[in-house]
Amino acid sequence: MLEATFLHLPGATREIEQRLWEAGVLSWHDFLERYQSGTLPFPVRPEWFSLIQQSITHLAKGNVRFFAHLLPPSEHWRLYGPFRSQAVCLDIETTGLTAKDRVTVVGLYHNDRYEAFVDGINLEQLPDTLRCFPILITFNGSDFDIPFLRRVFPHLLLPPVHLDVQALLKRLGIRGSQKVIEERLGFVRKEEVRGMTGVDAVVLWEAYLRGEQRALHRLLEYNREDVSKLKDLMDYAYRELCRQLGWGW
DNA sequence: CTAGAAGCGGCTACAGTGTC
DNA sequence: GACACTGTAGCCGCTTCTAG
Repeated sequence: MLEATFLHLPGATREIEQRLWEAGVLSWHDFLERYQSGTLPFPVRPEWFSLIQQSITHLAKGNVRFFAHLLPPSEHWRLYGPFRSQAVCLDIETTGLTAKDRVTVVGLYHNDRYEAFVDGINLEQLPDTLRCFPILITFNGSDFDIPFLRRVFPHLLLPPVHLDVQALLKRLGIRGSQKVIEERLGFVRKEEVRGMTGVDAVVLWEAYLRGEQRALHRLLEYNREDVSKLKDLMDYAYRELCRQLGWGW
């Protein structure tokens, strides 16, 4: 329901948006009609009219970047609704937690497709692939995944929209690690990777370096599960945040 | 482990509005 | 035009918390 968003208009506050909704202005088309008939609940800046017209066009064209610049970052999650097909989930595995540790695997999940980037094989292709997506989804990524990737790729160009599912769930009062939250919400992991943790990922990587191909296979299975469940969590967070705004009309 | 981003509470500054 | 009031934005410092 991005079409019900007015927060991207310069000078618009949450209260203004709320008052528009309460007055029955529930979409951009409502806004244009009511503006022209002079029946908006309060006077608005004239430039809002043209910005709303542009919003309709850019939504139809799938132009995420237009909205990314106008919407406050805390409300970027609203872009997930209409633009989810342009979103990519990301999760990394490393050799540990400290600054001197290395990235071993980066998993991307996009439109039900999993793609892995492995150190020593194809990791260097990650930046070019990542550049294709305007929306990045992570779990605690701003704290962990992104700083790690920046150490490997100092000039990494990130998508204009970054949705941190951990922060979104926290807003909904749901806190904890990804696995704890998954369990709480009833998401079930595949049998073969159930119970595995990040520490196992480190051990598997070391086994792979010793020549065990099966260890890498298993590590990728684990990473795939992490990153695909991340998408499920994002779907959940989006639904609940919409519900919280009363977007069900 | 432990770095560091985000949330949060509390505070100030200020723009916008209303009143006289 | 001067002033007071209100709500918001911006900022600071503190706390919280997860990642392999």
